[in-house]
Amino acid sequence: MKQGRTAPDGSYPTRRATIREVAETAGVSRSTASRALTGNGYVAPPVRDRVREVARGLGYVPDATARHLRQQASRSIGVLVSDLSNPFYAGLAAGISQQARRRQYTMMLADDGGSPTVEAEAAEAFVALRVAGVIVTPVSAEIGSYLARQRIPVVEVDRQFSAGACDAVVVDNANAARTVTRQLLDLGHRRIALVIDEMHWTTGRDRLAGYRTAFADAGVPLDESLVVTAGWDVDAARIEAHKLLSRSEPPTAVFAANNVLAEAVWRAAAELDLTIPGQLSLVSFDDVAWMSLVRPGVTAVAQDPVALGEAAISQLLDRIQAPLAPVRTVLLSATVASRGSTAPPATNRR
Amino acid sequence: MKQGRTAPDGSYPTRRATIREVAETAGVSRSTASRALTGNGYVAPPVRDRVREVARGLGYVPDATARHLRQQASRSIGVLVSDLSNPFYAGLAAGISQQARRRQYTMMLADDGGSPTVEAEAAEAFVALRVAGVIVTPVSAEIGSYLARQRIPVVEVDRQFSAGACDAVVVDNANAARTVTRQLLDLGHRRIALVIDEMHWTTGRDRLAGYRTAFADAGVPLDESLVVTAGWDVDAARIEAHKLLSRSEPPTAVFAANNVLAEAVWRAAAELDLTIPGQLSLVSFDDVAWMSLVRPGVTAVAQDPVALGEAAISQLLDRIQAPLAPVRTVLLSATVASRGSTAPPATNRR
DNA sequence: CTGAAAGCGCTTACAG
DNA sequence: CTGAAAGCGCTTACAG
Repeated sequence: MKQGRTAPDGSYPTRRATIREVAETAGVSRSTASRALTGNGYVAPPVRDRVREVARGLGYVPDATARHLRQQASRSIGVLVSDLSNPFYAGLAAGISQQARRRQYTMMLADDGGSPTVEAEAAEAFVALRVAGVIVTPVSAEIGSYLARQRIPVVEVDRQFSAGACDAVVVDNANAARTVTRQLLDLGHRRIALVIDEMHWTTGRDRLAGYRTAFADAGVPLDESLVVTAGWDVDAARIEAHKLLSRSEPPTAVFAANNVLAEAVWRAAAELDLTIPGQLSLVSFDDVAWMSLVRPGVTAVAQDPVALGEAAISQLLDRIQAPLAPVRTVLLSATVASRGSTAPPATNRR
Repeated sequence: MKQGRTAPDGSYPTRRATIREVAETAGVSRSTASRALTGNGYVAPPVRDRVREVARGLGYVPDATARHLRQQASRSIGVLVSDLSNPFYAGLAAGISQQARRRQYTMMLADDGGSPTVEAEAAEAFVALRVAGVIVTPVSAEIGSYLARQRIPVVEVDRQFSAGACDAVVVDNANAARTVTRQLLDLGHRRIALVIDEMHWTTGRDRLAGYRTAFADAGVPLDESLVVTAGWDVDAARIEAHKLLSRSEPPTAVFAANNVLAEAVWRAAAELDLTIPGQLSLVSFDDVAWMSLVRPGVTAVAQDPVALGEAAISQLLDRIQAPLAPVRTVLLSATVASRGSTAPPATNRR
């Protein structure tokens, strides 16, 4: 933070200093001032020091937009997530933000609330701002191809809509889902419900696939009625979960495909006075703070959104460096945080 | 999202279209193209339509940085918060982001992790980008004066460091703290600890003041050893809380000054097998998701960070419109979400 | 070692 | 009704 000018009467200057003002005050040309300030090109050391001194005295901060316009290269990246209020996306943004700062990039952030229309608008805003690249948790396939067409590097994170066409950083959803489902099967559960939001995106598709694979591996037939689509919203999902748990033949365990759905199931179980894990076992995909605060703790696939964000920005900056390098999909494995929310099914207990 | 050009071989153009290209393709001057596209100034309707058609066909997206450079006005705002991983700040960012989009502003977001150095760097980055204004949860008094000196409108949110010198949107911390403390006193508690992170910022200062006022109002003497400074980090705070609750003369109730501290106290109580509210009553300042998920739910002052963010951006845009209007501090009141974590102290029970 | 000139992509008085 | 010119704040070959 540089010192600004203060007039003798204590008032502030009306306009921000420009390089022209710095140059005039230092008695050099704008070219020389620019070279002195950026460090590009030669300037006699005493002149350089004088120019820098003057700039500091004037509180001069170079106009990054003008610089970028001239250089045709920006130091901003665009980040587009689905819901900042969800700790998963917030963590992702936190990881990206931290790395961006470390690498001297600035972050434009937008939240599309899951809407493809808003996503498209945000993408256009990023193009207008000529960001160096975009990181997105996509809600449509269009955003990837649109940005590619506009020659803006993109990395899809969490979900992948343009596999092979653009870089991506995703979690190994299938394996993680399979692992936790198997743990439930191993405990003796047979009626394991999958509560999910949608099954077309890679996250939903792969979590569903992992769940199915675990059943297949164990040679256990799967009751398709136990795969329930519960929507996006906690309240709507809570109602669906309530119905599910009130069935005449209810599941003995639930695998919630994300943290919002896990919350919905948790609330529905409380409404029905179902004890966990006594009457119901619960596992979640995506480990968020409350899961280790409640009793019993909720066993969950821990994705580390911060690491996901960091990997995404690394990937993006690599892509900016090497636009023609082969497209890459980075697969991050996830761990399972085992807590107290699972136990053998009640019917198996003596 | 506009259609881009696709060459006959399916490849994309190498460079992004500029207004010059649009103008040439449409057979008009750049001035006319600009007028047609922006809607400023007159253009014969058929010409206007043709230009717009051409622009769409070329996938033309005007360069916002060039436009802003020319107009000396930007449509971006800078937002600087302390910790995106904390749901309070994430909610704040979500509220701001949503309103920004609605008003056709774009948001630059940075996270200073509570460091004044990082805060200063971020402020300078915002100045470099010539944002139209900044919203900040300040960690020092310098950021407000620095940005003011740079002629950039600022609104402080949540905390206030430059009262009177710049706009602010804050919660009525003193009243809310007083209310919850009084509730505890009314239940019969006398040994009510305040677990707090710091007491110099307005948030800490006013929450402490409200707590003291409630004691004074009730004519109950305050044991100063019950005001404990527990630091920023959940783990460090958990250790402090553990010590507090293990004292020979422990408190019968704890007022945690924010959500992180409430989490620390909650964990410490669990470690010590203290039942809530049987052996310990707990109230929190700042209501976050887990507090309604645990059993019993945690009684908390609910701040509505999204509303706080929305108020902040309103205030900022007003300020941008009227730079010389009197400085304003908006005080938002908070409600108390009463849940099951409080009860009369054990010693009062029969 | 330094400065004049050109130009990044826009918009906007101004002249006709 | 439209276009030529200037200029926003920078940087960078290039000439000297």
